[in-house]
Amino acid sequence: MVTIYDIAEKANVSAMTVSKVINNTGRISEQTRKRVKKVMEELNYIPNSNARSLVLQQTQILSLLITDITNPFYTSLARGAEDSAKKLGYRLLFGNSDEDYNKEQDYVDMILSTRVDGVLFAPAGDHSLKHLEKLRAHNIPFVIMDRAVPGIESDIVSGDSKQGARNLVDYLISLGHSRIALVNGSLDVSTARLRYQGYAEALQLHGIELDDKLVVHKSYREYKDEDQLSHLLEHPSPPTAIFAANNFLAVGVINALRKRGIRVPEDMSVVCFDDLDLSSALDPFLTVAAQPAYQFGAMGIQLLVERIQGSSQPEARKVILPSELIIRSSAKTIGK
Amino acid sequence: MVTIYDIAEKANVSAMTVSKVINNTGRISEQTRKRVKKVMEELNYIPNSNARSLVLQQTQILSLLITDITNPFYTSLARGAEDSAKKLGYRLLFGNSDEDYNKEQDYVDMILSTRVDGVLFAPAGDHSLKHLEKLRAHNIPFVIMDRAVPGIESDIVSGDSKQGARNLVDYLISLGHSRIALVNGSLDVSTARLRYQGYAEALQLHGIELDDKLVVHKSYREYKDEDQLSHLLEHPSPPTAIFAANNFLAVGVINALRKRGIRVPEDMSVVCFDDLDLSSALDPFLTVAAQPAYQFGAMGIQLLVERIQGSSQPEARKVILPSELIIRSSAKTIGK
DNA sequence: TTCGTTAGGGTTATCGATAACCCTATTCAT
DNA sequence: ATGAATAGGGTTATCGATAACCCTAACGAA
Repeated sequence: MVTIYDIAEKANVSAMTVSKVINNTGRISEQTRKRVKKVMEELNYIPNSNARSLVLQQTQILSLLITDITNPFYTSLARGAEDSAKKLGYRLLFGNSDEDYNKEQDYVDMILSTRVDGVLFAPAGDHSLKHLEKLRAHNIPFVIMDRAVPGIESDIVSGDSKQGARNLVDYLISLGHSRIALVNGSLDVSTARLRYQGYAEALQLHGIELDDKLVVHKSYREYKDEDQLSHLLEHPSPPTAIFAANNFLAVGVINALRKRGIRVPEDMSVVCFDDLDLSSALDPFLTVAAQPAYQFGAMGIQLLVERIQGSSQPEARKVILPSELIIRSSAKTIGK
Repeated sequence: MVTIYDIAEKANVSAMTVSKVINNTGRISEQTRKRVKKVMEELNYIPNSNARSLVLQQTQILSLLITDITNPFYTSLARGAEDSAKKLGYRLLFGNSDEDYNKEQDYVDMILSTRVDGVLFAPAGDHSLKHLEKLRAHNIPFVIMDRAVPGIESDIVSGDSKQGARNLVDYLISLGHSRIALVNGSLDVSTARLRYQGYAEALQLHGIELDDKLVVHKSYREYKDEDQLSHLLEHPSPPTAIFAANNFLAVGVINALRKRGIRVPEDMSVVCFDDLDLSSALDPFLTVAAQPAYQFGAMGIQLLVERIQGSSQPEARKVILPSELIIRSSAKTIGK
């Protein structure tokens, strides 16, 4: 590999002069500057950012840790993050925790040893706390995405899960439904708790009693579990509508329903959080509370970089991006 | 940040001893080993991989460069790559070229300056040649994914575009279609050329003459362009079926058709390359030639690491993963 | 003429970790 | 008892780049 010393030798200057040319610092005559630059091109010089990071104590690398790259929500988020990072001159080191605390742990260690300048962190859930604390202990700035983690104060970009849930349930109620089931993510994820709250509030406000037997809290990814569904369907007074807490769960629920010969929306209305992108483009079927995922990522990186460069207030900033209720055809007026 | 010198001081040994403990090299008594490890934990030591990379001349980082992270094909590929990389002890630096040669260029420079150990490269197209040559000039091992680039010999993992295309068109012909349009990607992408060839061969083998007016070569991402479609539809003898060269194009085509009141599959059959994952799970509608995207990524990383570690043959290896024809309901017998 | 400035560039130490080699007590065999 | 071998660990140079400081010739002002 070509180093500044090779350049220096061939250009008949010292390595320091080369460094000064590269960084446009110090006093260098136009003549030597040109000579050095020419040699750099001739030798195809590429700076070694490891060496650079070592002395500068910064890497120009940010880490993006998400929980599921196959979920369109995180895909779009990643896209936003990447565009934004590139614009600001950072590279993105990418990790996928798979909603698994152990994997998340591994990535945090990787991140620390890489000495990234900051982390955009979508936590797997409440137990991510110790990972965030570890980052903080090592003074790595981070911004939390999507899910709040109790016990940690930090910049965060999230959606409005409670309001989004309320909108969806309100909508179902407006269609005449009162037996509304909730297929939720795990309760140690903040968004799941909030979606549950929104669900509960909407029911209460309309004087509908919450029936615990119509609520299942599981994982955002275990969308195949038909056992949970049986539970709901075998209820003496079964639901007429199901609120799935995310897109995966909705797809799982709908598939499971269809396997049983239950039609959506004729026999059962289904709504959910998060859109399906391509899927919805092809077949505008699911009624959803869509979140601006790309914005999440773009905004997250922006906050992060501001934090890194110290240009932001010391206090934690909370950005809440509203979701949009998109009414399509997976829910319909009851009985019709 | 804690360094091995801090550890050394507190444990009353030299830095070298600490390094030996970390790497399990040299001769260290069990006693000091334990003492050092204890201090490491107490101080929360995390090795600085920049420093490490500098002397070892390797980073344990691989780069994955894809062209479109919002496309489920690349999402799954990335997933496979990531799982595989993690298993083999590598981190993944992630880039999204957006099918844009300039962005790709930028990423190549980033990659070089990061001194990654290898690159998994999904080229934007034939003009990626110079980027690959640059990598080669700098001695960075790489494996090409999905699209071959004429002029460069390297390990490659790709699908069987020609055969997949033939299968799809054969299928359409078996349904009685003979006016079959092709909405293709750009011809400077190898897969687009091969899909075109497969299409042409299938027609020829069945004695159907190829009508150039039924073929459009554009971009794999410009799925909104309805102008191309008008062209096809205004043909004096319009097509009864459309073969879209990838999933995005298929979605675009179907939407455009629907806007014109043309029903799929009643009035027009549509098939395509690549599946839609979630979408297909929700609504098994599109008939596709599905590629094992996860395998692409996993296999790619495996070849790459073998190459890096020098455990593979010197000659370039070509892995071709077959696609699977999944018949659903977006195509039907003509006239019925 | 003489001294202070400044342009232009070089020296040296440093970032954190590791390779290659060196050093000194033991320990063991003879 | 004595030399060789070995266990256990330390020294020094190095990876590539940069910060902080130093040096010298040329020029201008007084």
